[in-house]
Amino acid sequence: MTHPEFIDDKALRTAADRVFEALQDAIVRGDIPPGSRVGETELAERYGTSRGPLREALRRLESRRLVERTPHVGIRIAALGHAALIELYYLREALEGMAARLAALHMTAAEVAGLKTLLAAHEADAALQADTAYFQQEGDFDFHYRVIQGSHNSTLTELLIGELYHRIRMYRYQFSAYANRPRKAFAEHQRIVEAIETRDGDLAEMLMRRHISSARQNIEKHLKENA
Amino acid sequence: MTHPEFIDDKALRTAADRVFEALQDAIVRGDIPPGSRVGETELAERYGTSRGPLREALRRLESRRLVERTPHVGIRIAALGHAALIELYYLREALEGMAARLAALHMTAAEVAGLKTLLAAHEADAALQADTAYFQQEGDFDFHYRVIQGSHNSTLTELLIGELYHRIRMYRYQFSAYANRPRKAFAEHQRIVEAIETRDGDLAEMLMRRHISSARQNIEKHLKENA
DNA sequence: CACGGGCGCATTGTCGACAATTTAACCAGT
DNA sequence: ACTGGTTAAATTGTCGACAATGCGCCCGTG
Repeated sequence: MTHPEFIDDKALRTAADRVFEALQDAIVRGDIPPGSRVGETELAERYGTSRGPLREALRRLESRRLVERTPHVGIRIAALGHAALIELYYLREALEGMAARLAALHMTAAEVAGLKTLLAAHEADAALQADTAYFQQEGDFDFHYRVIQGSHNSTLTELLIGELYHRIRMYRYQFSAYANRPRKAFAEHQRIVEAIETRDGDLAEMLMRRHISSARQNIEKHLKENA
Repeated sequence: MTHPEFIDDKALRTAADRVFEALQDAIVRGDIPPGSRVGETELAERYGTSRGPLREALRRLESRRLVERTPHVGIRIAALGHAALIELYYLREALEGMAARLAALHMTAAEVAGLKTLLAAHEADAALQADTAYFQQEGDFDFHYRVIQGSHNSTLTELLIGELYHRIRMYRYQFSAYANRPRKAFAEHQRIVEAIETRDGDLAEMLMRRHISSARQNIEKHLKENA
């Protein structure tokens, strides 16, 4: 009896899936420069597979707007322009506002408790780093992920986490330089959790919209300064 | 000099693109029964291509949630469950409400005029059919498409028209039976246009949200009756 | 007769080769 | 020197064949 899952633990999924995840990660982290052209043969060799699975992965990445494709010419890594970034934040305002409202209505007691635990951990960490920049680089995502999933709306969750957040993460990796007002953001997170805890959907939506709106305005300010 | 564009007018796009569009149309229209299993070889032969381009098309359809895929087993046409349909309408409420607000702010005078012309054509047609069911089967889409595009937010437009509306259209083709209160819907359309014309973003959003909310409640009622 | 194990078939996953198209380099002519 | 057309190289698009996995049938056994 052969045990392929012990021989090659990466082979549980298909090659197309592996190269898709690897490529998505490389693009989001900026390992492949945005806007650069890449050849199929080159990518196939780098990820140790053939062009067949690679092209399937590229098609999925194209659907997620992480690569742009022009027939008979080739692919280029997507570059998130400033205008598109702002548009994304407006979308987040609408969608995550809705998610916060639904979370206030549908989150289980256990999920609310987990959210409070997460914030407590952030507080200890944030107090230590005393307003240093990126306490929330991944922690912020954790928070938002949990609120989104707390909406118990799988279509909304799939849309936000599965399709939109990759682009935002890509942006953050590129411009992780400037601080994103961590203490203020943390305080806003706390208020949102309070609203969810008291099952106040209206307030939760309003606070989440303000929270994201503030982040957007902060980004716009920085973009204007660096222009 | 050869003129390939005159010899084969379908060859402008690649085979993968053609089979993607053809398959998407077939799925949306219900030509392929939802939930049914289909083999790759069978599909490849039916659309006159090889399995390579077909698999690329399937990967894109998978991203749009029109087919479900399980590795080493096969693909099945997506079936839009009732819960997912309702979730979609809640999403529309948030996203198209936002679109209506932006349309009121950003639509050009020409676009507003075109919208009014469209409604006038609907009115003539609707008056003729005196509350018959599907005056708005495609006309309704036209109206919503224009408002969405009038938002001048390409990310929002791409999301709604490019990824979400296919599922809604799929549902409508399945359950086109019952009337969707055409006269009431038409009146609501008119009010939305009025709000856009007066550049009242708040009102436009509110009216659009109510409009879609009514449609959702109407669907929920019918689903409950047929249960 | 029910249940478990093993085998064969069908379908999916992967690969390498061939065809079609674009790009750019090159040469000729003005 | 510059513009135009032609050609050749490189890259993408497509195809058919092979390998690997999952599923169902069949047989044997308790």
